[in-house]
Amino acid sequence: MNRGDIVDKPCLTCQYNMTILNKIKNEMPDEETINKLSEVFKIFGDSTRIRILWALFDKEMCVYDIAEALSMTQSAISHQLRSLKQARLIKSRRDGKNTFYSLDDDHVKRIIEQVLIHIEE
Amino acid sequence: MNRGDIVDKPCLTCQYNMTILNKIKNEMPDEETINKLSEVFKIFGDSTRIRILWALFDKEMCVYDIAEALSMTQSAISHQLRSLKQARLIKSRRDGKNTFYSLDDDHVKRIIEQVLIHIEE
DNA sequence: TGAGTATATGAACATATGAACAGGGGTGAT
DNA sequence: ATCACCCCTGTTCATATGTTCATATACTCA
Repeated sequence: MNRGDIVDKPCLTCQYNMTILNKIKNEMPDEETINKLSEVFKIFGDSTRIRILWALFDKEMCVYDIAEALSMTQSAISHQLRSLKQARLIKSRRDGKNTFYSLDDDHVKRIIEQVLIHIEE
Repeated sequence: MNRGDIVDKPCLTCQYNMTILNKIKNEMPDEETINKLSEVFKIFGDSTRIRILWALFDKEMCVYDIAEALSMTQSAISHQLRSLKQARLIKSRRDGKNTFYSLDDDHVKRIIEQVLIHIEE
């Protein structure tokens, strides 16, 4: 890369050149990973789901009780639990009539806490 | 709480009672905090914005170059930058004709990395 | 001041999302 | 076997969100 190589500099006044831009392109995670990332964040991006996850911070709960704790219908909760489970943020365990849900792992709690710290600054 | 106190147990087969459910309700962050949390996650929940943030992991960049690095139009990038800035995930600095964007703080990088770890398991 | 460059904004459109309702399946108790 | 209960699925509808195109604003330099 030579100095003054204008052709390779898309932005005439910025300090970066095509080589650096290509480096960014190449080091970026592949499309699938990026999509997975954004999908997970999307699932977090709903106040009902955040509240459900929060309710599960300490212990597993059944659908009915989550609905009760959040003052919402069982149907609405069930839908959200499905999303959360598909995104593998929670796991479920059947016990007779009831299905108990709990956080999939500690990351989930940590991620929410990180963002909480961020917004509190 | 006495044994067999059915009235206080919304879900007849679960182990929780009204007292515990109310505890969850009361210890839950207030509505405003929950909303802020979900709003921030929503902003993360888009593949273009993730890619923009990723591009900014190491250094600030101007709009034009981000657009170039991501092979997208300047307009699309500008819109997303606005969202990201409103959510305070990035900050901007004007220098002559150019506006340079960079991550607002280290949390942003850490949050994305946490989720990346989660999905890679 | 006027031309050229960099970024921001607005409107229109397509798509995604959440809530509520209706109905069904599975489980346990009688 | 039937019933009550818990949960899930599919649908509809209203709303929110992302993208694109056209245009506006801001800045620099000649």
